[in-house]
Amino acid sequence: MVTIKDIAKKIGVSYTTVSRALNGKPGVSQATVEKVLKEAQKMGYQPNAIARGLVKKSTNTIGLVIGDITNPYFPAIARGVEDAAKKVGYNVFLCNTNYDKDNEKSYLKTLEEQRVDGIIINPAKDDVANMYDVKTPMVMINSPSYTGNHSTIEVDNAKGGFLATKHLIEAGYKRIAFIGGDFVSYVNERRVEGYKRALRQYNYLVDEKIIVYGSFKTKSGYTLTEKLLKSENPPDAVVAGNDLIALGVLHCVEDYGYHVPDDFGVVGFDNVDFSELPQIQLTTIDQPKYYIGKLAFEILMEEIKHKEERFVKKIVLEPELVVRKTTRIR
Amino acid sequence: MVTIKDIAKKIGVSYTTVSRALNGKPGVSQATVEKVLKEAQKMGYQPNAIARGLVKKSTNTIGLVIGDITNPYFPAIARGVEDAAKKVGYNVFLCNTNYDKDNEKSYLKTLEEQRVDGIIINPAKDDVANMYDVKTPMVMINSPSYTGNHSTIEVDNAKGGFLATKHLIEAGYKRIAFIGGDFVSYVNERRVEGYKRALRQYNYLVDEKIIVYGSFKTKSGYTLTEKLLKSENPPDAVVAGNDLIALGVLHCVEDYGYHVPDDFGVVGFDNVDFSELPQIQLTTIDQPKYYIGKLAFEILMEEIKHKEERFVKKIVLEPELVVRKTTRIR
DNA sequence: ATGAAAGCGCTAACAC
DNA sequence: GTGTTAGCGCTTTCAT
Repeated sequence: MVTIKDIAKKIGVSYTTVSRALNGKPGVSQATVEKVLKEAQKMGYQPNAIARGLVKKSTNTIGLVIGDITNPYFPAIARGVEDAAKKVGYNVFLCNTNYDKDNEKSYLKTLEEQRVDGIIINPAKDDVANMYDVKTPMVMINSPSYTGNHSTIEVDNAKGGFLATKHLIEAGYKRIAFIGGDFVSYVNERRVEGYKRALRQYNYLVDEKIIVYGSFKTKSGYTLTEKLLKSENPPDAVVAGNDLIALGVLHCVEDYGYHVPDDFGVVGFDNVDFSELPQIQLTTIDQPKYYIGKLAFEILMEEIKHKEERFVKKIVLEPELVVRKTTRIR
Repeated sequence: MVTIKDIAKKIGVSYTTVSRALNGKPGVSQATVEKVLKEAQKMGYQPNAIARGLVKKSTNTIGLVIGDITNPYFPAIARGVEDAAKKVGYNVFLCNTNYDKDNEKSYLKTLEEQRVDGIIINPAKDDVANMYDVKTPMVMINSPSYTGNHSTIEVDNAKGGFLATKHLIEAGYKRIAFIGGDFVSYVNERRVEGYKRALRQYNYLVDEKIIVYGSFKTKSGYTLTEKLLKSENPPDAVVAGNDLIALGVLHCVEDYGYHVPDDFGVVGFDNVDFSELPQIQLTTIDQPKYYIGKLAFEILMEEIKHKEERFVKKIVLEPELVVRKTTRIR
């Protein structure tokens, strides 16, 4: 690998000069700059970001830690942060925890060892332990900062849950279940909260027997639905913890001979790409995924730049009900 | 940030000793090791991978360059790579090119600047220019190595195209179109090749008018189908370039009042997660995505370890037809 | 068993 | 406009 020293030697200047020329710093004659650039090109010089990082104490790199790359929700966010990052010459390390706390911890450690300038994280669960000793600037998505040290971005999940439930109620469904993801998940809690609020507001019974949790995956949605359907007093509608779960619900419900939306209603959460497919047409709660990613990056940049006198922000975005074909309208 | 010097000072040994203790190298008394470890823990020491990378000339990091993180095909591969990497303490940088050559080039450059130990790439298009000057060990997915310098992994795309087409023919469809992704894509070419071979073998007419290209996205699938449907002699079946495209085809075909699979057949390619959804049930060509990722990483590791006397491999995996509900059986 | 010193490739004072 | 030097945090000889 060719270094600036090689170039310097070749054209007979000090390697400082080469460094300056390469970085467009003042104090080098136009002639030398040109010579350096030409020679660098010719020798196939590749700057060493590692060495630069060592002295600059900054790597122009951030980490993005997400729960499940297989859930289109996260790629959508990732696109937002990537695009924003690219614009200012930043690179992003994408880390997939598979909602596992140990994975998360190990990724966080690695990221700090790699000296990323900042981290955007969608915490795996709401156990806060992993976050305590992170010294790198970090902004959190879909999670409160229990330590109060980090800015957060989230959609108003309670409102989303409320909107979803209200919609189902107004459509005339009578017994509305909630099928969530991980039990210890903040977004889940908030969504249930909104769900319950809606039920109460419309004088529906809040029945803990039809509020169930599993994981944020399609399979879990299927299994839990099956259990509910086989129970004594099965629901005729479901508010799902996310769109993946909703998919599982739909599948199961159809397997059991129900007809959606006529005798069973389903609403999801996230409004992921596939939800608008004509074959699916899932009624769901939309959140501005790309924008969340973009915003997260911008806030992170703020914090990186003003590490000392930074302001911790809590940003709450508006969710929006998108009515499609898995709920009847009347 | 605390460094090994800090902890050396604290317990009164040289920092060399600390380094040795931390890395479990021989030549340090058990007592000192324990003292060091304890102090490191207490002071919250985080090794600096950047500094280490500088001297070791290796970063325990690889780059994974893919076309579209939004296509579940790639996350599936990414999972395979990640899991394999994690097992040996490697990290992976995920880069999303959006099938853009400039993005790809810039990511490749960044990756080399960051001195990743290796790269796994699914080239954006088959313009080979970007690959020429990559000096880092690299293995390619779904693309031949035109320079002959890199190992490659691919599914037998021609066979896949053949299988898909043969299946459609045997199901009795009469006029089978091919709706591909990017025109200049290797996998496309191979898939078309298999498609044509099947047609010929069964004495079907190969009609270039119903062989069309766009991009590997759902929307493109829709648009192209629409055009075909409106043409003079519309097809009654489609071999799609991938599952995303197939989705677009299905959508369009239904919009135009066709009934799948009775009067229109569709087969996709990749067997992405959503294809098995009950609402979709896409007949498609499966490829072992997770395994491809795993294998790619393992081969890359081989090459990293034996940089000098490495063997360029070309690995071709078997595709498999998965018959579901978008093609009739008879 | 431990330490001193060199050096990885680069940037940033500080001189001239 | 250019060069000298120190130093980023670490690993690795080479001494002792």
